[in-house]
Amino acid sequence: MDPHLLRTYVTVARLASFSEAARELGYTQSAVSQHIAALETDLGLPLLTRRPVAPTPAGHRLLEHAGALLLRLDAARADLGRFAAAPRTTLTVAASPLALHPRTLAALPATGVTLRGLPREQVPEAVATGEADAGLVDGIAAPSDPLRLPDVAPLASTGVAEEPLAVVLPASHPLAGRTGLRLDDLVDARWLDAPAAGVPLEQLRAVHAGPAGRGFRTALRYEGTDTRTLAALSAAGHGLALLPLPVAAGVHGATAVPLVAPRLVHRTELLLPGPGRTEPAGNAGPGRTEPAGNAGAVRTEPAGSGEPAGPAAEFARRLQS
Amino acid sequence: MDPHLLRTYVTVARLASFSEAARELGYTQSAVSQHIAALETDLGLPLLTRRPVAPTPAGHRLLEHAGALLLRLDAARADLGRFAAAPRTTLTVAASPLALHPRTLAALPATGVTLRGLPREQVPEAVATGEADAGLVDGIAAPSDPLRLPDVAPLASTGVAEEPLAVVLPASHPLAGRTGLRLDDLVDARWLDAPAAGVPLEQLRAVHAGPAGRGFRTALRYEGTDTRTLAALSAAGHGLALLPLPVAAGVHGATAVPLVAPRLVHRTELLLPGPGRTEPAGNAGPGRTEPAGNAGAVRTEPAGSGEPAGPAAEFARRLQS
DNA sequence: ACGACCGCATAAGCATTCGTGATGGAGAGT
DNA sequence: ACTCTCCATCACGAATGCTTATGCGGTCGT
Repeated sequence: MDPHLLRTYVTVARLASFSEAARELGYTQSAVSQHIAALETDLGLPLLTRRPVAPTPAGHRLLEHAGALLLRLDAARADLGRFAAAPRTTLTVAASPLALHPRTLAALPATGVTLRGLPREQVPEAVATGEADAGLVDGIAAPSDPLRLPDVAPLASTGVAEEPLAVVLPASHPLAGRTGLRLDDLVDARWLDAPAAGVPLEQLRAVHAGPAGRGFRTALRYEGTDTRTLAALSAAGHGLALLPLPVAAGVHGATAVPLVAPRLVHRTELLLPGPGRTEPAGNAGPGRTEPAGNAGAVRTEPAGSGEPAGPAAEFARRLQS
Repeated sequence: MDPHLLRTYVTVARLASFSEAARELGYTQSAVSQHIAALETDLGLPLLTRRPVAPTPAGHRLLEHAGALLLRLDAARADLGRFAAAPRTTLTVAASPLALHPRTLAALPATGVTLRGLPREQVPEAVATGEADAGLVDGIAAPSDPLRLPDVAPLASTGVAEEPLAVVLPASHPLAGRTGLRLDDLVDARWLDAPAAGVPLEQLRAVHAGPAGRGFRTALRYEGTDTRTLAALSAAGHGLALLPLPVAAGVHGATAVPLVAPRLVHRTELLLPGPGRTEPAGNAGPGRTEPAGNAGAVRTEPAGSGEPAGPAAEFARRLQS
């Protein structure tokens, strides 16, 4: 189970071709064939069907493991690299679409910033592998509850903001007049599935373990990241959408009704490479200012140096003040 | 970053000796020395101080990564091994101390069972690496909220039971007469730190992001797993303890007062090797019986075969019925 | 203070592994 | 039926990895 072998395996599986994979990896086709054979004899299982080249059931499982494994490996490399490398002068921030609200934008340095919009799941990866110096992720959680993030590597996470959630409805919708909505009332409704632009329905399903079986049927799937499009879709009756209240309130042609039960919030967290999941330096309440004085609970530094340095640390500090 | 090199690195770090590590690994001292040198030149960093042999700061970080990596590697091996191996006939269950209540015990098959008590963190590892066929973990969570478990490997988790929490107090304690306690009232109290026997205080601190700073000071640390000892300590005034209500109510010489705020429960989950975090087949309410019919939301099988087989699957089925 | 010892680093030699190039065989398309 | 594509296999050269042997720095004992 050499990482090398795993790397070629995932490549072969992705390209569904030995020779293509060989080209991409800079090997000969023969080497690739031997790699796969080595893996298969090592595990005692066929991993790929040839002609066509496709993973067997066992191969699929190996793909999951291999992906995570290689990711962690890259993360370790990047993490250790930070010890040797000169402190960065530019700042690359990876952010999921809804993690970019005024507060986070205001904390960005004026120059030398690269902002990279990524799907939600890829933000932790980007920070872990060093593609980004910091990350901003959003998601649903109970108030002052940290987000459930895949732990690809030890990352320090800090709560940045929490906002109420709101359901976006067509103005003509029977429930549009309400001042607050319960999720229970909406289980049977049609929802827009917009994993990138909106709030992920899977998270809703997970948090709201509905009575016996899954609700939240999806009507239309939108794969873009534009909130206005999402609102337009919702206004046109293609389904409901769930957005942070400040965002939902700003859309035209649709009504935003706050979600009052269950008590869930839209939460944004800052991710920094570093050891251990650090708890926020206080609750990240809606619009609440942190108690001054002890804002420095996030450990970002290679253990020993006193003050965190570099643009990423600076960004973190400004976000928390 | 060959896993081989990592393996020798962690061994050297653990034993604080090149030659000892060489002996344990079946290598010569020279080979070990070369392994470490290879790692250090590869990463461009010193990882160990010699004389005495101890990890550098960077080395410590590598240890964290390496541990997780090797664990995942073993987990992948074990997981893939399940495809080839003959279905098991015996059942090994890893369980944290408080995960063993009557309901789980009743679901165990009559014969061929090995029950292995482990500290909380090690249960997922044991299931992932195949040391155990199934796992039972407990912890604190919001009602019907899945536990936050380290994802060493894709494990399917199912809620098994949830019980209210109770604070164990000496009978003479001023608050002993109450019918319910709020956690806020107890932040400044002295607590027993009993990570194995009781409910872990770290989880409490994490869940209850207290106002500005950490409460829950620990008075005495108990490293055993016996609940009666814990109760005796609490009764003797060494500190408060938090236990599941059914357990807390059974102790002698102390009083158990239910925790009413925040709304937290003691939750037990079943862990099975398998893909993806599967949500429970319904809420695991206190004493609540599952709605019959669709109890099979846990996928445990190598994708394709119809019904899960083997003692572990049988155990899972009996737990959910 | 000196010497023996312990423990890690380095050097040279040898076996194994790994990747390349060439060749063989099985399907799919024309 | 032929050819083309694609993967498997074989044989060889290069490189890697482990071992034995030796060197060096520090520690402990007398």
